Formats: sequence, C-alpha cells, structure tokens
Amino acid sequence: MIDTPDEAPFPSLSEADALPPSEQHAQQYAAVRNAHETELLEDYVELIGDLIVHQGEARSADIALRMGVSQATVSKMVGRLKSLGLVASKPYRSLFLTEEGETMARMSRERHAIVLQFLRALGVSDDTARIDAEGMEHHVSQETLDAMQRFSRQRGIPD
Amino acid sequence: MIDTPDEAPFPSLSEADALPPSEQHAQQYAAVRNAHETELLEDYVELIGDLIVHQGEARSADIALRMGVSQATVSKMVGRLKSLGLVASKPYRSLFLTEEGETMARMSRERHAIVLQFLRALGVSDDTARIDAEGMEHHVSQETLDAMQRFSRQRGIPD
DNA sequence: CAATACAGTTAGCCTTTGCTAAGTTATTTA
DNA sequence: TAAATAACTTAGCAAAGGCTAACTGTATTG
Repeated sequence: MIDTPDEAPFPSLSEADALPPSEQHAQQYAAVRNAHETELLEDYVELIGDLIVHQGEARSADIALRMGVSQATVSKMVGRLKSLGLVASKPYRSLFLTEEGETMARMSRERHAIVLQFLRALGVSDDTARIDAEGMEHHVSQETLDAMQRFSRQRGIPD
Repeated sequence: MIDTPDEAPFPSLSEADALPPSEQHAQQYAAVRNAHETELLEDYVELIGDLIVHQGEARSADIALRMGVSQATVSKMVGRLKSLGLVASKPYRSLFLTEEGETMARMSRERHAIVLQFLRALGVSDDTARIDAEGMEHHVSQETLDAMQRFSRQRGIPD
C-alpha cells in the first residue's frame, strides 16, 4: 500500500491542517539555510560600519567585546570578510569597509532599523525589541519590510 | 539608547542610533547564537509531529524530501534528536516523538502559526509569509508573540 | 629606550550540519 | 521465494564558527 497521501488539494481554514507541497516546503527551509549563511557576515559588516561611525574606527577587540566572542574568532572571521571583498585592512591595524561592504552595511542597518522601529510600534518593549530585531532582521523579505514600514508610518509610536 | 523616539512619529533611518552598551550588545548576539542552536532541532521536531498527524507516520525519506536535505543528513540529525530524548525509534523504522518532543512540537507549531497569521494580517502575501515565518519564528520572544497575537485578533485576516 | 601591557594573529582542537558513496535492512513484485 | 527496489545507516570528508594557548607586533610609560 504505497498510497502516500500527498498534499490536500486545497488549504483549509485552519492552517494547522495542511502541509505545504513538499517542494514548496523544501524551498522554505532552503531559504532559512541560505539566510544563515549570510547573516553572520552581515552582522559583522554592520557592526564594523557602526563602530567606524560611532567610535572613529573598528578594532578587533571592540568587535570581540560587542559580539561576545574571542578575538581569535574575530580574526578568523575578518579573514573571511576580507577574502569576500567586504573588508580591507593591513595586518595589526584597524578595519575598513570596501565599497561593497559599505553597501551591505547600509542595507543591513536600514533593515535593522525598520524591524526595530516596527516592533516598538507594535508595542514591544525596548529591550525585547532590540533582541528580537537582531534575530529577525535576516529573515524578513523586502515585501514584509515594506509592510512593516507602512505599519510604523501609519501607526507611529503607540500611546 | 538615548534617543528612543517617544515623540517623533518615525525617526529617520539615516539618523544613527547610538550603539548599545557593549554588554547589552553582546547579549543580543548571544541570544541569536543561542536561538540558532535550537532552531534546527525545533524544525525537525515540528516537522516530525506534522508528518505523524498528517500522514500517519514520520519517515526519514519524507523528512529529507521536505527539508530539502539528504537522507544521510536526516539520519544523523535523528541520532542527535534521539540522544536529546526528543525522538524515539527503532532502527530502520519510522519515528515517534517522546513526551518532551511532543511538547516542543506543540510549542513550535503554535509559535509558527501565530507568526504566519500575523504576517498575513499585516498584508503580506501567502508565499512570502510562509517563507518569512519559517525564518522568523525562532527569533520571536514571548512578548512579541503576544503583541502579534493581539494585532491579528484585532485586525483579523484581510480578504 | 627598555619593559610592560595591550592588540592582533596563528595553530590546533571541537561541534554542527551538510555532502557522497557504500553497506544494510525492509518491502514489493515477478 | 528470490530478485529488485526502496529506505535507512555508516563512514569519511568539508566548511563554518566557536574555543584556548602561544606567538608576534604596537603602544605606553617609568
């Protein structure tokens, strides 16, 4: 009896009822795996950009401190960022973003800001909003970002 | 931190937020790293639960198909889930959730449903909502979940 | 200007999560 | 029921992202 009961033809009211078609399902997970590949890179690049803006320079020790990670880990990661053409530096000196790195940093920062602002507008407390935004920002599509921005603009900050 | 915009309807994106204190900043990243450690486990457990409900049993081949991953990967992962006491099975037979696994599956499923419903209520298209929900669900705190649920209830699903 | 402290790098290890290829067990079917 | 097919497991590899310990370079300062 191989009658593998494939997907229900129509999605019912309560979503808990139907599994998406396998192929679509697989794509969802693939999208998440994909996001994971770039999100750490984006976090580093975003942080480096922020440090340059706010502290004048980006030093490995500060990155390690803020990321809550060892300096060795930062060193290795910076090597990866350099090999990807996102960061430039001379040995033992502080870090700079390439053109491409700048672009990534700007986009990350904007996305981060939109999500953070949105969560606050939704009525989430500041501390929680910061934590959740950090995790969510890499998994939010442009379409959802647009919806968030629309909502924040419309609602502003709740009373 | 300084400029939590309580008055400004929408703070401009170019306006650079000050950096949070290092310690708090590190905690944010730690929270994300922490979420990453459990989210794959949760995805597997949730999927296993869904397969049992919708197809009567959870087989490795189906999991591999739906996760978009090789069977070998599933086999290894299932070993981990078993060693964590979330899944039970006999060799070469299909999978079951332990009590603990059931609990995790239920919680994941609920969280997933809340996020998905919320995104739709926000006006995001179905396909996008599915993809984003899959990525976001593991990074959403209880406080934010509550806010999302409030919003969905209040606004309902737009037709 | 030498000693010390601080910052950055390198080497070597571990775990997780992927893969392919090859082997084992279960099921179907000729 | 034997052969073929499908499902599952195991072995061995790789890349990412952590770590500590040891080393090299830079900066301070007595």
